[in-house]
Amino acid sequence: MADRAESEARVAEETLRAWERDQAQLKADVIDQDTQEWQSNPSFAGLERVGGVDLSYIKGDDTSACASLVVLSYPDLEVLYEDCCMVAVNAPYVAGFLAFREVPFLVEALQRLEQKEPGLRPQVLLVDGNGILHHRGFGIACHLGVLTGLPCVGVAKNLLQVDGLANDELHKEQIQDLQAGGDTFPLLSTSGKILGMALRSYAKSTKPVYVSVGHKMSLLSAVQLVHSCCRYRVPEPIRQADIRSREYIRKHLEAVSASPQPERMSEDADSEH
DNA sequence: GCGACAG
DNA sequence: ATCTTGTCGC
Repeated sequence: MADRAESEARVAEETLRAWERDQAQLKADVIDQDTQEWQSNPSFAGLERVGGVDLSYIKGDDTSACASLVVLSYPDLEVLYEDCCMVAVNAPYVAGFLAFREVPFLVEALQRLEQKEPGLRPQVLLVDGNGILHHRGFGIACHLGVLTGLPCVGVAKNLLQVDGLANDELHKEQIQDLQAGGDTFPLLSTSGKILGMALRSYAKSTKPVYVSVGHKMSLLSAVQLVHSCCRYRVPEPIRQADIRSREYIRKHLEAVSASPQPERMSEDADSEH
C-alpha cells in the first residue's frame, strides 16, 4: 500500500529527472516571458478565448475521475466550448507530482478540441495548480504548457510551501494587508527569486489565490489576466471546468446506478466443479 | 509524536 | 480532491 505509493513516486521522480534533462533548454527559453501580441497591451486587446482545465474525483474511487476543458470568451467570460470525459487515473496523488497524474488527460482533451473545433483553440490556459512555484520549479502549468505549446498560468487555491514559502504568521499578516480586489504581494524564495504572487482575486473573499507563471507569459501578465477573469475567487475558466466536471460525475454516477447491473457469466454453476 | 500535504 | 445544509452576514 504505502510501498505502492512510494514506488510510483519513485517512477515519477525518475521520469521527471529525465524530462528535465530533455527540456532544460526549452524551459530557459520561454517559461516566464510574454510571447503573444495580446500580452503587450494593458487591456489584452486581441485576446478572445481563455481556456480552463480541471479534474474532479469520485470519493472512495481512486481510479475514476472526470477531466474537463472549457473555453470562455474574453472579456465576457461566456462558455464557448465544453468537454468532459471520464478517465482512469493511473498515478497516485503525490505533492510535487500532480502533473504526472493529471496532465495526460488534459492533453487528450486539447487534442479533441483541436480535432473538433480548431477555431475555438484557447489562446491561454488557466490551470488548477502551480507553475514555477514548485519544488523543482516546474509545476503542472509549466508541464502542460510545454506539452501543448500554449501559454499557461498556474492558479492554486492553497499555498505550496516550498523554498522558504510558508503559511506562517508573516504570510497571514501579508494576506490581511490585501485590502482591495486586485491587491497582491510577491512570493519570494529563500534566494529572493519571485516564484509567484498572492492575489486577492475577489473583493468579498479574504483568501487569496496563488498565481505563478506556467509558460510563455510573464508574472505581471499572468496576475492581470487572472484578475480580469474573476467573477468570484476562482477565475471563471477554472471555476466552470470544476463545476462542469463535478456535474458530469454526478450524472455519471446516476446513470451507473440506474442501469442494469453488469451481467455475470454463469459462474455459479461453474464454481460447483 | 507532530507537522506538512498544489489536486 | 472528497465528506456536506443551513446559515450568518454584507
